[in-house]
Amino acid sequence: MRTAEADDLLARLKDVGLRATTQRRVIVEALLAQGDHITAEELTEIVKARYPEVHLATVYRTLEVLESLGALYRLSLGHEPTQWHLTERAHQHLVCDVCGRVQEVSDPAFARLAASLMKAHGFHPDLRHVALRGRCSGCASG
Amino acid sequence: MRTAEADDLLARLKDVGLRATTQRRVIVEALLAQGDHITAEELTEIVKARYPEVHLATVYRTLEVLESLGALYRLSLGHEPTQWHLTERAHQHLVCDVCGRVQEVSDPAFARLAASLMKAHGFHPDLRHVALRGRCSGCASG
DNA sequence: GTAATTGCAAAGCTTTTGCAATTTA
DNA sequence: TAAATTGCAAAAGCTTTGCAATTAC
Repeated sequence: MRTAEADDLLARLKDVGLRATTQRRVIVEALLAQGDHITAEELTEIVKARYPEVHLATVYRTLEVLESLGALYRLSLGHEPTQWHLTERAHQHLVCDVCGRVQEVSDPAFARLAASLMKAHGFHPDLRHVALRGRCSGCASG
Repeated sequence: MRTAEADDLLARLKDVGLRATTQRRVIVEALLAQGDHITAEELTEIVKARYPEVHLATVYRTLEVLESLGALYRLSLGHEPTQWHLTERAHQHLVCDVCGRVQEVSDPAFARLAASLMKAHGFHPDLRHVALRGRCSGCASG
């Protein structure tokens, strides 16, 4: 299950002085192989198939590290345990109605919105086409 | 701090066979008086100023009841305790790129998105003007 | 009067953390 | 070899729940 994506993520770990351990590789590969979202416990179960000694705490710590890298984000709605998602790289646009400034952002919040809409309404938004109107930081405070 | 909004919420409780207790009134009024979001613990502190004996567990139960009414929704990102928000009644539009159907929805997920964007980018989206493109439930499954 | 609700205390669950042993670079 | 990481166990923190007493309708 070794992939270029997994190698890339592990390389990014090394870039910031962290280490590419066997556990982290297995966890990363499981994350990439898995679909849309997963909990720490589910991920641990999957990882244990290949690396039985891995501990839930290690999974939590690895998820945290990957989050700090921006590779993952967490989503916890309601009562259930936190769901972890791979950060998508799609871009969205924030258009200021006052000054006209257009901000290009890539924010996990949009993926969260998409997930909610799919669940609640069965609607699959196309996040490549999102442009929100509003007021930018400068114009909102003035 | 009695307001028409508070009366309305308590009336909605009664409509479903629940009771309008003093505790619930005080909690609801504190929620409405307060700004954007609040945690159960913060809310309890505020409520205690008027009703010292109120218990955190009662606040949690009341929040849950109001959530079931759709008056509130919870947002828990990251490590902090859950933030509770009043559900906004703004409408958004979901436009199907395949069949052209337009769905009008009022979904707390949009308010969550707005909160995230404000925090991350200082951008204040105007949720009255949101229209998302994508595929509706029928066209997405086909 | 009956059913819902409350306060309290205790339990539940997810997530985090201290530490000694191990492993990576 | 020095610093990072792991497994384990224990703790932490938020939230929920059982129960007897109280309160709303």
